[in-house]
Amino acid sequence: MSTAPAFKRLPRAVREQQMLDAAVKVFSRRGFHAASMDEIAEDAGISKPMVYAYLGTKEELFVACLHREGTRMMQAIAGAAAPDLPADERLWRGLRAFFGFVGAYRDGWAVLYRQARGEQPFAGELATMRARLVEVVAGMLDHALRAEGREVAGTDLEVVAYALVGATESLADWLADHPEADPEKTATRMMNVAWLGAGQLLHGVTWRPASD
Amino acid sequence: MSTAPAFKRLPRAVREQQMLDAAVKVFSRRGFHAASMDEIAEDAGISKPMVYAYLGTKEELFVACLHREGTRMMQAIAGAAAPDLPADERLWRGLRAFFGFVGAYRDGWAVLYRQARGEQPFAGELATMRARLVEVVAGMLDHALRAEGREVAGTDLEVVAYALVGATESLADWLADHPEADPEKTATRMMNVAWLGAGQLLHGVTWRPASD
DNA sequence: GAGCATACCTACTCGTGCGTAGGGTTACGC
DNA sequence: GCGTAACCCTACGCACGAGTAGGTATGCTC
Repeated sequence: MSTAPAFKRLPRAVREQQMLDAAVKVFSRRGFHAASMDEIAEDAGISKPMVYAYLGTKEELFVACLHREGTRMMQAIAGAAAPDLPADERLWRGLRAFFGFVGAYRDGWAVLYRQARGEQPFAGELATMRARLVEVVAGMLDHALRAEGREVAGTDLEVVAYALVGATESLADWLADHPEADPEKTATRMMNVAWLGAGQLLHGVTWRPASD
Repeated sequence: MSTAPAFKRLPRAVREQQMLDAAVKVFSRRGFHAASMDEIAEDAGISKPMVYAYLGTKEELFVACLHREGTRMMQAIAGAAAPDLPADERLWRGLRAFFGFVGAYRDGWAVLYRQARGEQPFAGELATMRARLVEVVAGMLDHALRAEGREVAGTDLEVVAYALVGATESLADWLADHPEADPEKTATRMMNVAWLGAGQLLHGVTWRPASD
């Protein structure tokens, strides 16, 4: 008898994106465990069984979120930092893209990122992404140094890169918590710490000749 | 009639510590939500109601863990970095103490720290601690610069300090995940990045004169 | 050695939230 | 215009885990 249904019927691909949007939002607000599938479904404007039908288990749903956001970010960065530029310019553009991304998705991405670290099932996924970033940064540093005829042990390079990535993530958190802050400016600051600090260090200057 | 009881009766203070030990362990393994009070109680060798009687709610228990570990760490750092030393020496000793602490408590502290970031109720507690650290680091940098007759805007100082603290936490995570790594060496590396990078930067050298 | 506080337990209640069973309706191909 | 597949719903079952009720034993004090 059909009093026109309040809901539109939509193709699967669209609904999936809506669900992912809702999931990202709710997961980031509440955290993985505290988030309920019911709330996600409601926020997506759809009923729970649909979520299960399309995206599966709660864990699978979370992984899907992680995956989508992760890919987006990586593409944003990769797109900005073309490999044929000089290393410092690549680093700068990469940082700009990164902070721009975080600034745009604020509560979305950053908190999702914060979530994933805590829960065992997802820590691995995250670690992989971070590892890729570290590798890229280490690559840039290495490239820049070789261009100047210097050479540095791989491990040192990696640890320094790790520290830089950590500092960057930390500033991203700070940015996510300070809506008034300017992503561009944050990127500049990070660039300064990174390029100058790492540069100095890897050029052979050390604070204290390690006695061990 | 008393067939000697399998459990020893112990004074409250002792049991509380045992419970906290167990709680830290379980929380760090499983995460706040996934951890069950039953498991914590069992691991502490005691029954659940005792936990509630002594340490209260699950949330309160977690806060107690956070508090104990946090205080321990802060004391370790404060004890090492006496305020009458020159800034670089203070920073160095602080870092050594910090990484030493993380190295000693590995899965305990680091993962607990990772946990607290994700869950709203505790994020604040953590933020406060981090803020204190940032303040201290910023103070060191400021002190060092004033000694050389330079002056830097407060916000810049704070953001740089924030980045340094972030980098340090990041390396602490790395350390916690690499049991074979040497805390001392990690501290040296961090010291290099921190002191040289921040020093350069705050001395007025900039990578690119910010055009905004 | 009686009284009382403290340490300690077993065994429940009850809410919450994941995941599903089973069924209805719209569009699209033929 | 009719079958069939895709979209979508209202319920529920069921496990798990936080927190509690109510009681027992042990040691300490006077």
